[in-house]
Amino acid sequence: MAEQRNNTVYCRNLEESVKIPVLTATLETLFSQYGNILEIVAKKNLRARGQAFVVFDSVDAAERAIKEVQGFNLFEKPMVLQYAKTKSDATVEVESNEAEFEAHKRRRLAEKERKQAIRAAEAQKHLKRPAQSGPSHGLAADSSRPTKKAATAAPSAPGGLKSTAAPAAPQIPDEYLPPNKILFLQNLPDNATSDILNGIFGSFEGFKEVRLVPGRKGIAFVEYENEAGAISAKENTQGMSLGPDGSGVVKVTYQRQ
DNA sequence: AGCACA
Repeated sequence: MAEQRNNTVYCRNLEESVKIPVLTATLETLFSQYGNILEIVAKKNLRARGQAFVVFDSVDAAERAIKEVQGFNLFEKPMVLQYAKTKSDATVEVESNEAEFEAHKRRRLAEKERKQAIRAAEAQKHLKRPAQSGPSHGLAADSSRPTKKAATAAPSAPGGLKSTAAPAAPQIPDEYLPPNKILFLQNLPDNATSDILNGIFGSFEGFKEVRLVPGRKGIAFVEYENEAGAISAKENTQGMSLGPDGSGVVKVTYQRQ
């Protein structure tokens, strides 16, 4: 798939030892020849070092910059330039209204949390000794927090026994499943009848249906025509209490696919 | 290698 054009140039293979203010200042002088720069973002943490985002006020400027500066030796290292894969906040801020800007940031933060959850699940997978038995049921108690637990990694089995189990796919906690058009409701109180649920979830854009699960108390699925409907329904019903006294706080997540 | 914006 061809790379998506973007106002922002993603720079990598930058010399990691140069201080951030020096780096951004240098990038600024270098790139300002190709257009107006709204912002340059560079950080020094482990995951982000050696990279920078140069936000131009137009995609044409970004394109020129990529063409011209590609491979340029900066601090003895050839820069590698691409379009950034998502829009910068600064771009959305100037190109949209306040509401869209806020929505953009909310989506971005949600996506960021989601990625962190995936990384956490990924890290678990690598630390985890083969589980004693049975498939994981995905009840990660608190995987949002870095685990401080001392690694009590059992030494590998002395008999040279190898686990034949295929490594389980990393289980992302419910909360961080990617958006899709079907919501998964949990912890529904007994009084949450199909009528009640239809009443609540039916008021959102693109509502299709509520599906209770025969023989399973407390859960249901709600389907929408499209993702946007499901997203707004989720955002507006999250943590809603359906019980009498403010009990029965419903958990609303996207369906695991 | 690594795609951020408290």
